[in-house]
Amino acid sequence: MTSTLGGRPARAASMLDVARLAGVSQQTVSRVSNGSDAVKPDTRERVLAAMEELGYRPNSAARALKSGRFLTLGVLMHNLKAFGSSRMLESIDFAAAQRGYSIELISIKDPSTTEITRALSRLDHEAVDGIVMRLDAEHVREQAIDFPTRIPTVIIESASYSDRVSADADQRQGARLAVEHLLGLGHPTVWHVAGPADYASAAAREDAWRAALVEAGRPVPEVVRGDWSPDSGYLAGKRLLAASEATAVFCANDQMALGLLRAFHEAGRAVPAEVSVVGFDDTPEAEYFWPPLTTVHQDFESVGANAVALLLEQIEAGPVPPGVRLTPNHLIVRKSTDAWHG
Amino acid sequence: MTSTLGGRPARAASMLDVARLAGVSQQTVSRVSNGSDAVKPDTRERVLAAMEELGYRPNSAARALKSGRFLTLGVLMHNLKAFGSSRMLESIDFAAAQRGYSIELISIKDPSTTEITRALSRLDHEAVDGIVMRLDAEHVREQAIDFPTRIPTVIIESASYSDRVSADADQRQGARLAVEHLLGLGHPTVWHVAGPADYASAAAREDAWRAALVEAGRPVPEVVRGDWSPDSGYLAGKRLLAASEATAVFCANDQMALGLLRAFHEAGRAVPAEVSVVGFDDTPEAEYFWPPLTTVHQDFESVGANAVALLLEQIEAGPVPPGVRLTPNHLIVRKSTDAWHG
DNA sequence: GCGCAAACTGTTTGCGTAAACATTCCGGCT
DNA sequence: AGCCGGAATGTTTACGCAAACAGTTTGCGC
Repeated sequence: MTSTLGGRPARAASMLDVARLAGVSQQTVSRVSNGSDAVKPDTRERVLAAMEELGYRPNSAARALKSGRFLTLGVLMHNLKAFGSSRMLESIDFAAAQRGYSIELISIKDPSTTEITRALSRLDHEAVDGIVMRLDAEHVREQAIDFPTRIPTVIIESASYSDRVSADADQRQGARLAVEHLLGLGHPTVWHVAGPADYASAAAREDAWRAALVEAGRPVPEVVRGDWSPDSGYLAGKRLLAASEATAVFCANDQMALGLLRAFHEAGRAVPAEVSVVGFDDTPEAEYFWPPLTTVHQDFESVGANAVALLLEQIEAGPVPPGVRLTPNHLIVRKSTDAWHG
Repeated sequence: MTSTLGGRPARAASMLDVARLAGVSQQTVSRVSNGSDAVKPDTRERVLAAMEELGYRPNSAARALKSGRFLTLGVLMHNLKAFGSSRMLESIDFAAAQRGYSIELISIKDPSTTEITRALSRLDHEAVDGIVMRLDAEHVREQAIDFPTRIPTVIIESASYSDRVSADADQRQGARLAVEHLLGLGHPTVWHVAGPADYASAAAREDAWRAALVEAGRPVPEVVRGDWSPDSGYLAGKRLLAASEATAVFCANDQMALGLLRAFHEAGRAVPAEVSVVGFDDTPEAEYFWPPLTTVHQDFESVGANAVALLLEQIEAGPVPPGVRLTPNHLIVRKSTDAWHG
């Protein structure tokens, strides 16, 4: 009766429809659909043909209901348009797809505890097998987050949550790379344009910067704080110009470095002849800044892949000991840094 | 027997568990859960208390199986790390969340027809009520895409697919804005650094650029083609320098403008004194380029919101006439353009 | 040819939910 | 009191799939 011709069928074909057309039982269709069990080749052929004809697609809701598995990973992120986030998201999606998992995305505007709890609870009754959350804002940690208990979770953030499973780029090592590069160039010390105080990654970079200076026995200049934006970098640049003694600046991200460069240009302070500048992230634009920016490259792909690997291990094999899986960064030397002969 | 104390329960509580605890039927729990039907206030109280105690979360797989609705939108994108994509994704996610929908993300590396068809078929049997796809690469259109038939779909792309429902920023109007701005400044004509030929948005911008020049009776210089990357902009800049007659350049995106600016810097060609440059996109960095970039701002938020609105209308109300919902762009004048006195 | 594994296929059941239908309860009316 | 009607709640059923189990066929050795 209801053939395919003359428009789309009202409802999608189910296994039963396929079974009837192929002259087998619904269960046999299920077996063919899942590839696994032994089905006689010509039966399989008939079933596949029937599937083809009816345009059969397995109903994932039913499958999930039966099996309790969704083959979906929840991803919780804030500030998606930031370079790091989208890069990370892409790599998470790719890693998940390779293992047959889909991504359910929840992005939050403002990383407050209530927002996050709301999002987590939403993911909790959404259909996901595990959650990757990238949380960076520190004030979140002051109050307890209501982590899901039934669903494995991986956090992308290294500084805190040491009692949980997490993955991140090695912020401290990266910052150290920057400082040591500048010190190695002969600069007496290194100024720092930090990210917002309530960001864990910003705090880690700042901390490592300070530690590296102290270790080398250098004076530690006062931190200039930004908010990741080019604008705040611009302001920081102006303040540094006023102080007028900086010969080397390490910016906590490339965008702030960009703003800083603009401030220096406007003031006629030559980079790198008079001041060296190092960024953090290695955005695609950094190479084309003026001058091309020396910066710390973060391997977001690897971090995302690690996070997914840790999550899938929990989902498919069971609990994993808490701890952080760190990905090392490396320094990309371009034209914004030069030797200093005090 | 199995109380909450002493660790998490093995399985999540179902409506039946709640019903037993509250001393009502499963159906009554369902009624409370869906808010709708009339339930006596104190019964409702008891049920809510039981839900609370058991940490009950509705099982979305079961709900979807029963209702045939998933409250999930599939989003298909390529090149997630591009500025426009992530911005769009964020706005789509936000618009969807406002209406109670979740986002299932599928990103593809290389927008070939087979890749896209694969992704679509995946979404087709994934649990989604509708699909938003952002497809830009033109070669995709040469072969037919196997669009889902059972699931409403909205395309973010304006130039093609006029027989489908789509939303986009008005590429042509945006390009026109750029050209007319430069012509208004007294430039005899405007050079163009175009995006890759197989991108619909690039083609539209190029087309509108040409049309605007022709309309104004100006000579149409040869197009310099890039691939969106800063690197290609840099190369384009070098080629333009060799030709050595350009006084005004319209770049098809900000990244290429960035590369172009670097090429001009290196050659000592002053911007905007000797050459004016206009970009497209208005990335957050553009304001801090050197000089700050005059550019066409794209309202990605609005495009994403439109796409979701069109999709939800189809899902909840039924078919929508094909056509494109365009969002106008506007010009942000900064320091990279100046009057020309030939 | 018989019997017995092994290979294949069919039947039953239940996952958690919500629509449809059935039942009970209760106050107000004659 | 008896009855009616609507509100409140309970019971049955089916959504599509896959596990568990049961049944049937096939091939092979004797």
